[in-house]
Amino acid sequence: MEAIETRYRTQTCGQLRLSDVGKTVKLAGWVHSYRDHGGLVFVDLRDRDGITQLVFDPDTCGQQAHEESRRLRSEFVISITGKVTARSAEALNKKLPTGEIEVHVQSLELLSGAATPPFTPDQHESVNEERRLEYRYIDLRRPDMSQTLRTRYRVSKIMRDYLGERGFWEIETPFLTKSTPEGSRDFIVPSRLVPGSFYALPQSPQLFKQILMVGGVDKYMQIVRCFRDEDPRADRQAEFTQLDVEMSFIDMENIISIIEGLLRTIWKQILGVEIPDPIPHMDYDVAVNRYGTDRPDLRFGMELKDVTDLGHATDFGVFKSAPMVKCIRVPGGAKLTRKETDALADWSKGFGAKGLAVTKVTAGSLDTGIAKFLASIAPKLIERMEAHEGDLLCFAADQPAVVHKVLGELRLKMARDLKLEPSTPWAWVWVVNFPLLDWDGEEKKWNAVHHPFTSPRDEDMANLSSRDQAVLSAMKSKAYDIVLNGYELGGGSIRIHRMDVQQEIFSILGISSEQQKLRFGFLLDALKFGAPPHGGLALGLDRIIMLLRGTSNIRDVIAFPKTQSGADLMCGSPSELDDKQLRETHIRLSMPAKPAAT
RNA sequence: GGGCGCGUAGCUCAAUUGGUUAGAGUACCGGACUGUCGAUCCGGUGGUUGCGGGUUCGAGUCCCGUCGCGCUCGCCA
Repeated sequence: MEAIETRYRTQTCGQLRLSDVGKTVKLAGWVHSYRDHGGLVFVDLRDRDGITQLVFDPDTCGQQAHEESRRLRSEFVISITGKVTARSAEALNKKLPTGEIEVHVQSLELLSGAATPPFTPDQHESVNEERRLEYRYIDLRRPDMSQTLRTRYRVSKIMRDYLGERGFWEIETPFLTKSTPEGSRDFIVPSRLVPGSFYALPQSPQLFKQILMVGGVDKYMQIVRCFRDEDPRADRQAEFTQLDVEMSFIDMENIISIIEGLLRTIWKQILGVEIPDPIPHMDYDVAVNRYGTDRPDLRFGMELKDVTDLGHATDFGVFKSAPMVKCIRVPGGAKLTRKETDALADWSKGFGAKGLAVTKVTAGSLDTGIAKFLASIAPKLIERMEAHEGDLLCFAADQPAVVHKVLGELRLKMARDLKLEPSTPWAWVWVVNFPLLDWDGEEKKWNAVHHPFTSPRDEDMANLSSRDQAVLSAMKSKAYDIVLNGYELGGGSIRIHRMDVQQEIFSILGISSEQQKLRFGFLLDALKFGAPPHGGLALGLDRIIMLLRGTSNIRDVIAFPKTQSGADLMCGSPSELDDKQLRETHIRLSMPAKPAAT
């Protein structure tokens, strides 16, 4: 960082080198640490650019400044004038980029004192995240956090530059918008001017960007906040940021190639890493069947293999009666103890499984666990699983959804627990050919797998009038997800641009024509007045930064994140409103009465 | 809403598994020190063991409740 010269500084704390020796400079920043030797005081001065050692020597700074320097404490904010001096050979600090020089202070100005901080930004020991969130302004001074903010800025700049050069316009869409009960729960905002009415914060700008296409914008992008009122996870926050993209007169491969180019540029510029060209595609069905999920982590093998036929041939009741039996081979898993494999079975119940059967592979045979039930099929099983001595075979037998969930999660757990070596640091894949629709057996209705505006494949268009469960289940959409190391970085689709098709989809989803008009009338109207074929995608900016920075905690890549209960521990949100605000927005609370304070 | 884990000095952790006055490092305060760089040396302050209740002769430790934080299932078109 080049400093902009001000009354407080001429350079930054990360800038000075041997070539600057002899210059008189001004530096400003925080007291990172101080070492008081009585007659001589050293201060490490820090700004976001680095750390520079200051020397307070009464001979150069005078008695008064020297006395003042002895009263400096952690995180005081100061500005100094001084002379850049080469350090002697014994005094070099190889840990600092500025370690070949130091600044001999001539004058000191205290800009702000600081109370004793609850923790310091020195990163010597990890601090409770609750404290970090409460005192975020101190946490953000840590070089790690500073570096993350910088990476985040650089990535968003690359996104704007890359897409801007290709004719995309960044256009803002409303935050105060209309609630649509589909999808995730909305955050709602009361209207003061229209009593009893509410806005919703956008789950994504989906409909606005489609309408921009109808509006002839042709190429749109926006780095935009989205809001979903659902419980957070390690990689999920109620409020998050997307790179939202939409283009007209395209098909799937056009948007895929644009986004690949963007990701390639980001990984190259931020990490110096090359991304495969092209990124391989995988059918949704293949992903689910082989990896148990639509966002497979391809850094590890342990593919799910169907052994339903072998399972049915055993005398093992659980296997004989199960609709599906699948197996994964965990290399080296035989070293797990009985206690550990029992724990796996318990763990699997968290995903709806009744249990998890395991057996260890010995030289040409099976031992322990359910080995005795498998004796008759052992050779075929070992052959199909390509199993070797020392492997662990893990079986799930249940409905397909449960089998896939359990074994899909087990793969990842085994990779973590056994610290398996990834086959590549970055495993990219486009997941394509998603089903269009998903039958909800509980509610007896169809749901859109991606969203209701996703176009069916051309070859499925003819079947839209069908209401046959098998026909509708078999329909595929023009949706695509980009997956990296098991994280869904983003997804999108080619949209429906014909009103009749959109109405047909709504009808399959069980939305009456009255409801269609009420909730999506503006979209149907827009499609009526000449909509170009269009499609796009949204990338999760937070997750991209997580992967670039090597963290699995989304809060680490957001300047002011929220806790799992949706609280901002620094500013204290959410908070109650006073009566006046409630009256103005026509809101009466119906909270259960609080127990009287005693 | 459910499951699991955590909560002890400002911070990071300990406390022989229910037993004396809850310790250590660091930070902080005072003192010494002109080449340190996670400075060093000497001395000192600092605790409602998250909160409330219970069991017990005795609770940081066990039980119940509650609050907060984390991971997770459900949820996330």
